[in-house]
Amino acid sequence: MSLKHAMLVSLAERPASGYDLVRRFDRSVGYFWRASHQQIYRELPKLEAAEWVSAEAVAQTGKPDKRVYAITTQGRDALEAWLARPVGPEPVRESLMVKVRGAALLGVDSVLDEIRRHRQVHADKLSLFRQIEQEDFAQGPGDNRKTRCRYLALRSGLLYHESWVTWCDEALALLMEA
Amino acid sequence: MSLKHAMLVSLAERPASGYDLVRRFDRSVGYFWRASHQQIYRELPKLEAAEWVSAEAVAQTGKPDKRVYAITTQGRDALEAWLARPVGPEPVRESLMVKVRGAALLGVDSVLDEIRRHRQVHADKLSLFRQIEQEDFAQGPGDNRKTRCRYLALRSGLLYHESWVTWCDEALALLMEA
DNA sequence: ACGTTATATGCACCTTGTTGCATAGTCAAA
DNA sequence: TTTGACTATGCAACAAGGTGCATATAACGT
Repeated sequence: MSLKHAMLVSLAERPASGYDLVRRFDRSVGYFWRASHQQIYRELPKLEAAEWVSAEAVAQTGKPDKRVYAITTQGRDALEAWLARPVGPEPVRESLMVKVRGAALLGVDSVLDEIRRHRQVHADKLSLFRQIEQEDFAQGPGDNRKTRCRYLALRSGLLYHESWVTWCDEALALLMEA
Repeated sequence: MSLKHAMLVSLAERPASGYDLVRRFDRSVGYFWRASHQQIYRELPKLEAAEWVSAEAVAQTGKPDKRVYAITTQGRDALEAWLARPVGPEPVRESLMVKVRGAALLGVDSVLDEIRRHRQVHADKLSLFRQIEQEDFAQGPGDNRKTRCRYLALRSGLLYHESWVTWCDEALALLMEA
């Protein structure tokens, strides 16, 4: 459901080719919605068929031609309707916790490395987000809607990865002690 | 990938019918892996075909008959292999953040209710988890592997929902101020 | 001339998850 | 006596996501 709308949001910010979208989903948008290039290219014709976006072929010199997509009025309406439509939190699915529960039965050793790996990934994200915070929000959340929303998205990432790093540290301390 | 293994973990704790598993996934296991009864009943024959579990028909008085599944030695091996196999963190997919990003463009009003709803859900989970903490871990994490692993799973839920409640409060404060 | 990187776009197949529907027995309450 | 709740098990259709593979242009270095 949300991939279409995540793409709409990105295209509402500004038009983009499929390739541009892929790169946005590897960076900014990707901080809260992951998508592969295969997924994105597959959704684009559907968005076009629904007339939520319009496409225009653009010839380039020195690069292959591309198709640039822009959100339509209908797309903007669909997006606004979706914003108002209640959707619960994403269902929880944490394979690491399944492993911890398995470790309770079968032994802890193999899971320790896994926890260390996870800690690394989350700590990396965290320092990236902290850096963005320094660069873009040294003066706090700002005073207009747009920057505040950006700030809140960043805060969410910070809180998320912080709590994971905290958990990993607690887990390693507690499981290695024994 | 993980549904099979989550079911294996649950069956390794003790044998269960499909119905039992469904209830576990609505309670304990479900705190970190969601699955519908349709999914579970669909996986069971696959687990059986892989000989990771064995099934036994059990007649009951006063209730319909049931099939009770138990993990096999091969199942236990497969579970152990999976525990050691590195798997990255789950890809991030937060539709609420997509909405916040949309709200930056189209207006904040419809998203406020959504944030309140999310806060409610997370706060409810949080108080449930705190209650479990009071009941089962008033004396801390305990001193054996099994209780510590249970404790860590609980801690993960606590940290997760705490950070969401924190975020929702920040977001509501910041978006209503304007 | 030859491989590498970046740009740009996709298809096919498979697994996983969701939605809606279906069946059937038992028990207790209305 | 019917209605609803609980136990118990599934199927079909579809949507979403993952994996692997494929293609083409053009710049840049070696």
